[in-house]
Amino acid sequence: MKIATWNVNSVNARIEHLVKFIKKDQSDIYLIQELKCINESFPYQEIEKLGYISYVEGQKAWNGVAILSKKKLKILNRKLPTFNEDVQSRLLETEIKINKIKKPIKLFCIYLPNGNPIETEKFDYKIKWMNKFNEYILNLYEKNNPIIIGGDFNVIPTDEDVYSPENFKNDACAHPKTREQYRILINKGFTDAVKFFLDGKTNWTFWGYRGGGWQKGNGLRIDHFLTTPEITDLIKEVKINREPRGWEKASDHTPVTLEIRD
DNA sequence: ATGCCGGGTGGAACCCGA
Repeated sequence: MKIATWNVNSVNARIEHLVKFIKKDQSDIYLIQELKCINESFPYQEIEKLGYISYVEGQKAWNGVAILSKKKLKILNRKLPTFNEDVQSRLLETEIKINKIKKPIKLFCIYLPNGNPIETEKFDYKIKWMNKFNEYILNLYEKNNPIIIGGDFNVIPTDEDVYSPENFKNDACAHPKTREQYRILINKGFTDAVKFFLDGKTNWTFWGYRGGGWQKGNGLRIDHFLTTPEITDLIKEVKINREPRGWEKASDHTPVTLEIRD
């Protein structure tokens, strides 16, 4: 069972890249963020041609998430049940079955708020979102559900996860309050799969457009997979697929894949 | 080189992202 996460920065601007990557990569499930389109404008046909069903939670102009799957899924939530009044499209929850685990695995696709600049309502919204997310996830965790969370977390977990900690000292993604919220799940027993399964200190998943981030190798590690212990024990491979970031008119994020023994 | 790019929107001296 292979699952991929990718912030495509507009699914319609990036549809050719998405198709090209899926054709080669052939994950069972794709968690896609930053669609930047309403449900009606999603490129369903192109995805269907590849043999995938699209589950879409879009929004005009910004945000938006989707899950693409070879097999039929049931979407359990399109908003955080603990934060129903949220008007932004940032979450999809489904569940999948594998032979090695009896209980269905709760699978989340998330696009966590960016939160910049700090000391504004945008940052407050980010922390609130993380707080409500943790509340919901920990409730599922305490009921012994296996869980996989994939997506663009907009969290730089530690100073090792950014090319220049100094430049990001006042960034919402590296703020102590953001890291504190992220650590709540880690401390409860979730594994940061990329961190744990990949060696080295430059496992970037994002390179900004500004200032030639990609060309200079100035990246961030902000796209993550968090897994509960029974899932972590089944992880076969975690991979950052850098190639798509080098394609012409690329997304600023590149796909990350998680393969588990099923 | 976070006023620097590159999406969307609407027709911007705009918005957003990270």
